[in-house]
Parts: sequence; structure tokens; C-alpha cells
Amino acid sequence: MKGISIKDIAQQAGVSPTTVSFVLNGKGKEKRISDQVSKRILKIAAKLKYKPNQLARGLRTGKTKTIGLIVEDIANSFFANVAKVVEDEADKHGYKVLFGSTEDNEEKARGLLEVLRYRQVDGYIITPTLNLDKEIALLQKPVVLMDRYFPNVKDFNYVVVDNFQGAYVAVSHLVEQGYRKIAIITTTSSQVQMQQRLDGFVDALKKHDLPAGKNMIKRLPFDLDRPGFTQEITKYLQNNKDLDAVFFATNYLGICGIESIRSLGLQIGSDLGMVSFDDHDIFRLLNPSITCVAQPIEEIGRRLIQLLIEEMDNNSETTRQIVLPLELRKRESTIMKEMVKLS
Amino acid sequence: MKGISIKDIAQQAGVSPTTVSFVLNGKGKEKRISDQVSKRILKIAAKLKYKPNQLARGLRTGKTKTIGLIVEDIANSFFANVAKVVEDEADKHGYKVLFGSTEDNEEKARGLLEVLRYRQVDGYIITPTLNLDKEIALLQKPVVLMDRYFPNVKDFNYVVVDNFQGAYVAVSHLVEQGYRKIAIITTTSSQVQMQQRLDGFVDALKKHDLPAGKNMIKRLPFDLDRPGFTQEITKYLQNNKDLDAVFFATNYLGICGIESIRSLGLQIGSDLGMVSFDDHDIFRLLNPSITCVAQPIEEIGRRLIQLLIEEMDNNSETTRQIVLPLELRKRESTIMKEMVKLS
DNA sequence: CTGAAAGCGCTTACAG
DNA sequence: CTGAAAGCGCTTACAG
Repeated sequence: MKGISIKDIAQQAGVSPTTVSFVLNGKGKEKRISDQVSKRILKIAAKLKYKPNQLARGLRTGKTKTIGLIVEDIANSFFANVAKVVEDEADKHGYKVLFGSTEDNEEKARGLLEVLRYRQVDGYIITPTLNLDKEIALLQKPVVLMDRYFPNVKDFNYVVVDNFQGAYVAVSHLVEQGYRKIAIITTTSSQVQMQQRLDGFVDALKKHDLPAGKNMIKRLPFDLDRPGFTQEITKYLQNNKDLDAVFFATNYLGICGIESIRSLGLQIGSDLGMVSFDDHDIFRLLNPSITCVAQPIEEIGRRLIQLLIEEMDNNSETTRQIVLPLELRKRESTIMKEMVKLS
Repeated sequence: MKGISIKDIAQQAGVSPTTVSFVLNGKGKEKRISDQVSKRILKIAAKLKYKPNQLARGLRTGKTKTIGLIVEDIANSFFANVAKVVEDEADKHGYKVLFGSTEDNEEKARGLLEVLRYRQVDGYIITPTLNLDKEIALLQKPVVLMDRYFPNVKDFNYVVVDNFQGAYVAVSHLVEQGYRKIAIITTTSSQVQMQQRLDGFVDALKKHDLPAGKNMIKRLPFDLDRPGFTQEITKYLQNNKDLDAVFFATNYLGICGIESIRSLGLQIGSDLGMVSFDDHDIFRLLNPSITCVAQPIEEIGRRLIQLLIEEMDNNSETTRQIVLPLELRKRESTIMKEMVKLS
């Protein structure tokens, strides 16, 4: 249990703990410790495999070299993939990651913030729920938001994607492919990322002089479970048999949508075109494969850490807001005519 | 930055920090602090929203209330789902989770162990790589292994699944469905979980007097990437056109296998039966859907934390080894004859 | 029934 | 060029 402490090294080197601390923190030159002493200390530290006690250091300096990562759901492939990148990038800078999932539940999110705060993380990457801005503003440590932000609050850093553009491109692609009566299936969530996807959808339809009325928009309660979504989507499609295509505003809605469309005996693409937000292994592998607008996961993760590290280092007062473009991945679900299949 | 400390409370209550500490740690009765004083302290602590500084406490007690979770790849759906459960369960006991991915790389794994150790986590949940037993044995804190273990080392706790039984059941199901020439596609990894799956496969074939020769077993280098796996599987299938069915030993092999089979223009189920280890959203949604042997993810996560907490509380000397059964999920990929499809 | 004091392992302002 | 000492916020053995 007991590890090697700075005292042990001091004793063996015949110097004071102060001197050891200076040398080990690279302040030997600055503090003008003699070269011989420095070398002696370094040698002994290496021999003893000295590891500084992070708790003690943290207590003294207030830095824990830990980042708090709050996602909506670590089991969701989008968040799991971002988490992986975040972990990797953080590691390069000597930071470890404490994580938690909110399930988009405000109470859970508050609990997570509280825990991370009193564990003294040095900075936060947060996928916020609704109404979390007050608590976040009180955090006193650098914060970068992801996936969504608070439109009314200007002074948060964030890394998000251009949801409006993504939806616009998705719908425009459907139009180009010949689909006319196009619906969106989204959630009742009033969060900004969902609102922007809806706006992009409506805007694209209007630009193309296509019907964008209320019955083209189906909003499902965002706290349904998978079977619930599937059931509701099925019901909606049954009541709107004249639709040409559907735009699903999240990957889980897209996945449920596939089940719904199938259960109705419709052929994806020829009977009903579809595009989903977010890519997913399933979309690539399905037959027909599913067109989507994909998020740049690698880049999101890299930018999150880059921004956060900068904030932690400089404690800069300027906030930065990064909006990344989405990529349309054209696949078979947006092809109207059955093509002759090769291979 | 500065939070409320025990001193602030002591001052306001007109008592010493010692007394405050006793009361806040529920030792008021034991230390025979008067009820009035206790109540006063509690009231002030609540009013000030006092949160104990975990660093200071950790430094003093040696407990950080943190668990280290080392998985193979947090972006893999199996590990992401287990991580979610682990996080939830840990939270119930007041523990937070620090995580890292090894990519099944020994060096990365050693690095993670080192970091977690000097961060003083109270216990570890580890998906070990090969040759990691020595380092793990030196950890000095409770450890529970997951997914795999070291057959030669008897004194580690672990929670794993019955890989042999899973493979056996999978292959037996293929036989019952009428398939005869059955191959396994696995990796060159010599880790126990892969070995057991192979053994289960061979055993099942032998029990049914079916050919279990070398050409029924295809091992791929485990460090290939997805396209690499797909290519190798395609090559193997081309060279073995007489196969009736294939058992894929991991979910990512199964996924790559689907791509291979498709690219060869074969119909899954009727032309070539298949079962995969591990369930995955894709397997349920694909058409035809894919039969698999599924791991009990919820239970794995729960047992891991339960076992680890017990070890941390009791510091018991006995080790416990839990082997959970797998569940065969029968789907369309193991049906030989095209059925009339309803709805 | 309560408190003064030591100590966990560091860092750093101060002194020489 | 180097060290004694204070202090980060707790807990706990000891004393009364």
C-alpha cells in the first residue's frame, strides 16, 4: 500500500524534500540546483520507480489532471465513439477521464455535476440536458459543451455540428432523387440540436416548393423506449400512406424506423425513401443500405479536448464555439428505382 | 475555487474541526457528541452545502471512492454496454469510474494499470490482455477480471461467460437445423475465451460425428482491421464452397462475415447458415436476422461491481469466480429453407 | 462530552 | 545553491 514518497528519495539522496520536489518538477535549473544533485535525485527516483501521489499534489495545487465527461448515454454508439477519442486525446496530455451518462435526465445530470465538482476535476466536457445552464455556469472550471448548447447563453465554449445544414442537405438529396412528399420524424425535445434539424428540414422543403405542413412533421415523446418509438412510427406511416420519403432526426429513430417500414411490408428506397441523422454500423450493412448524414466523430473528440486543454492552460476569458459540417453518405435507401444488382 | 471546509463549519458552530468531522461521518453517537451540537453542525453543513474534499479525505484514508475500469475497446458495443451498467451500479455505492481501453495491446494495458495505480483507485475491473497477470498481481488492491482470465493463475476474481457452452450450443443448433459442414472463423488470439469457443465448436462437431478437421477452422490475425477481416473471410469462403454454415467467434467477425457472404452473392440461411458470438443491434435488424449466442450484459455488469464492492469492503482473502451462461437467440440465419414470409 | 495535535504527500514562498 | 516551515482539508489516536 505504502508507496515511495518524496521523503524516501530525499533521505537516500541526502537532501531535503524541497530539493527533490524542485528537481522532479523540472525546476532544477530555475532554482539553480547543482547538476550533480539533480542527477543523483533523478537516478534514485528512477530506481525506486517513484510515482507522485496525485491526491497530495491535487490537494496542494488544486489540479487533479482529471477531466469529467458527461454524455447522454455511453452505450449509444455515437457517444461511445466520441468517448473513445476523448479518452485517447486526453491521455496524450496526461489527463484521465471520469464519465457519466445523464439519460437526458436533468436530475441525473445535476447529480453528475455535483459529484465531478467535489472530485475536483480540472475541466468538463458536457452534453447538457435542458435547463442545465445555471449549474454549469457555477462550475468555476473550464467547460466545453458538446452535441448541443444553450442558444440564450453566449459565453459557453462548445463543439457541435451544423444540424441545420445536415438536415438541409439530407432533405435536398431526397428531393434530387425524385422524392416529393417528405416527412420528418423527430422528438418533442425542444433542445437546440433537434430544433435546428427540424428547421433545416422545413427550409429545404420550402426552397423546393414542397409541402411542409404540420402533417409532414411527426414528433414523438423523447422518453419512449425502442418498442414505443417503433410502434408510433408504424402508426404514423399507416396514417400517411402517400409519403414518398422520411427523414429520421436521430440514429435510434432511424433504426426504429427501419423496423416499422419493414413491418408494414414496404421496400426501403423504392416504396419509401429514407435518410437518417448519424451514421451507424447498421446503416452501412443493411440491405438496402441506409443513406445518412454522418457526424465527424474523430474531429469532434479531438476538438473537444484541444479546446478544453487550451482553456485549462490559459484560463483564457474568450470563449470559442466550433461548428463542424456533416457529411452526406449516399446509399441505397434514397434510390427510387430498383437497380439491377451486380454481384 | 475555494469551497466550504470543515473549518468553516467548526467556526460557525463554535466547536472544533474534530467534532465536526465526527458528526459528519456519523460517528456522533459513538463519540458521544451531544445531540444539540450534532444537530447544530448538521444544520450548518446543510446550509453551507458542505461537500467533503475527496482529495484530502483520500490522502488521509487511502480511499478515493474510485474504480478503475479497463476494457478492450469502449467503442465496441459489448464493452460500452457493460461500462454503462458498471457505471450505474458503482454510482449506487458512491463510486465513480475511471476508464481506459487497451486495444488488447499489452503496452497500453500496462500504461493504464500504472496510471490507475498512482491515482489510487480503490479497486479494478480489468479486461486483461495476454501476459498481464504479473502486473495485476502486484496491484495491492481488489481486482475483478472480466471477459477472460488466466487459466494458470487460480487466485484472481473474475466474472466471465461460459464460452465453451456458448459455442457448443451454437454449433449444436446449426446441426439440428440440418447444417453439416460447419466451419468456425476465429482469431489467432491464444486468450482463454477464444480457446474455449474453439473447444466448444470442436466438441460439438465431434459429438455429432461431423468433420472437425483443420480446414473447418479458420484463424485470422486478431490485429487486422475491419476491411482486412472481411477480405480474409471472403477468401476463405471462396476456397471452401462446400461449407453449409459458419460460426463466427466474435461480434465483429460476424459483422465482417455478413459483408463477405453478401459480396459473394450468397443468401444467408439458405445458401450458408451462420451464428455469431455476442448479440448486436445489427443482428436483430438484418434481413435475414442473425442467430447469435448473447452475453447477459446486465448481469455481467452487476456481478462485477457486486464482487468488487465485497472485496473492497471485506478485504476477504477468498477469491470468487463467476461463470455465467450464454443465451442462444434463434433467428433467420439458421433456417435452411426459405419460409413463406408473413407481413 | 469535546479538542489539540499529528500526519497523509506534496508544493512553494521565504530565508539564508 | 539549498532547506525549514507552512499549509492544502481531512481523520484519528490520544488526552482530558
